[in-house]
Parts: sequence; structure tokens; C-alpha cells
Amino acid sequence: MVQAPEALASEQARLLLKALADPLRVQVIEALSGGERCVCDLTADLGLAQSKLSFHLKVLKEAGLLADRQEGRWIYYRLQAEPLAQLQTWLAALARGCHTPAQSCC
Amino acid sequence: MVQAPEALASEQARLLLKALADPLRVQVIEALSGGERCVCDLTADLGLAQSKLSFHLKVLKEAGLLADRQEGRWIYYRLQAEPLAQLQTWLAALARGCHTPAQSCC
DNA sequence: TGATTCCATCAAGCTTACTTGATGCATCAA
DNA sequence: TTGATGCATCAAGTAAGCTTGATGGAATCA
Repeated sequence: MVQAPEALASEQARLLLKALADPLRVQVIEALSGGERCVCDLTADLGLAQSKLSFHLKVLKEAGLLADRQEGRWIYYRLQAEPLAQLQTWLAALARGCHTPAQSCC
Repeated sequence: MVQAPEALASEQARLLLKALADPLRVQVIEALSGGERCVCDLTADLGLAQSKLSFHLKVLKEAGLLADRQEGRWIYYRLQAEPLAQLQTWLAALARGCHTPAQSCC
């Protein structure tokens, strides 16, 4: 059974948004959207300095958007579906009431 | 009839994410998720310096997340549902293939 | 017309985030 | 055990973004 994603507090949503709001990290996320990859593979594929990629992988991992796993010398990263689903739910909730006309003000 | 949201280019997605990735702007967005409000109302409600709010409203508007309308002396802002829907679609597409096991690498 | 209100804009200072190159640790192969 | 590879981390420099206070335009009211 597929769980409906938990509602997200705005602070948690913001942390996910911030982690996603970088061009390089979007590239990484999109590269991983097709499945798990190892760091050396991503480095070559995206044409990045290794320390640079490592920095951004860490940001994404700390946000909960990536998980990793070691296999010998290699580290494989994969995208986590759940925070993405939670973010979708959060966005959907925002859009729901947004056509209400203005209340009188001041 | 309700249109399915257009697929979003990653650069457009990133611009929306960046606009949303600020605590104050999340507050603004959430305040507007209940319906249209005027600036003076938001200023009072969120307890902000006026120029500060104005700065963030501009960022959100330039990202396409807000629309505004003038009525006499007042300016009313409202949340735009479409970019939010597009972002949801973009996130959903990312999550789709993310459970594929690693390809052999290096 | 003159004063007031609502809001946008600007410049300067401050804070945060990103990049770069160097270093170090763990694993593996020889 | 030695050397090489894959990756993380660190410090310093650079860039981007946010905040603050001041200024100005447009609309309204007296």
C-alpha cells in the first residue's frame, strides 16, 4: 500500500526548496532521477570538479533528498521519493485557496 | 475543463524553487494561500518593514508566483496556481524513475 | 493646492552560499 | 606494504542574496 505523504511544515518545505534551488543540484537530481549512480560516474557525466560535486551531494543528502550506500571503494547515491512527494503535497495545499477575492483591508 | 500543467524546463523549475526558498517568502506565500491581500495588510500581519516586504513581493512576482492589481492607493497581491502546479508536475517526474538500481560504473 | 498614505526603488552594509585547490582517510591492487 | 583510486573535508576567496534606512512617485483627502 502506498502511504499518502505527510503534510510538511513550512520550515521543512523551505529546507527542501533551498536544497533544490541551485542549478548544479538540479542537474544532480535530474541525473539521479533515472536511478542510482556512483560519484565518479556523476563527476564524469556532469563534468565537475570532484570537491564541488561532493559539496552539493552533501547539501542534498542533509536535506533528505538523497541517500547513499558504499560498495567497496565506490559510493552510490540515489534520489529519495518521499520528500519529493511531501513537497508536492505542500504545493498542492498552497494552491487550493488562492482564488479567494481580497478581504477589505486597512 | 482543467488543463494539465505544462512540463517545466529545469531552469524554470529552479527559478521557482529559488523564489520559494526563503523563510519570509514562504510566509508571504502561505499568507496569500488563503486569498488575495493588500500590501499594507501583509505588512501588518507579518510584522515587516515595508521595504523588506516589497523586496520579497517583487522576487515572487518576477518568478511568476504572484500577480498584483491596483485599486486606488492599494495594491493587492494574489498567488498564482499555475506555476505551483507546474512545479508539482516537475517533482512528480523526478520521483518516477528513482528506484532503478545502479548501473555499473567506472 | 498642500498634506498624507501606500508602495516601489535605491545604495550601502551584512550575511550566506558557492567555488577552488589542497589535504586526508579508506579501499583496493600489486 | 606501497602506490593508486574514490571520495570527503577544510580554509580562503568570491559571488549572491538579504536587510536597512532614505527617497520619490502616485493616489487620495482636506
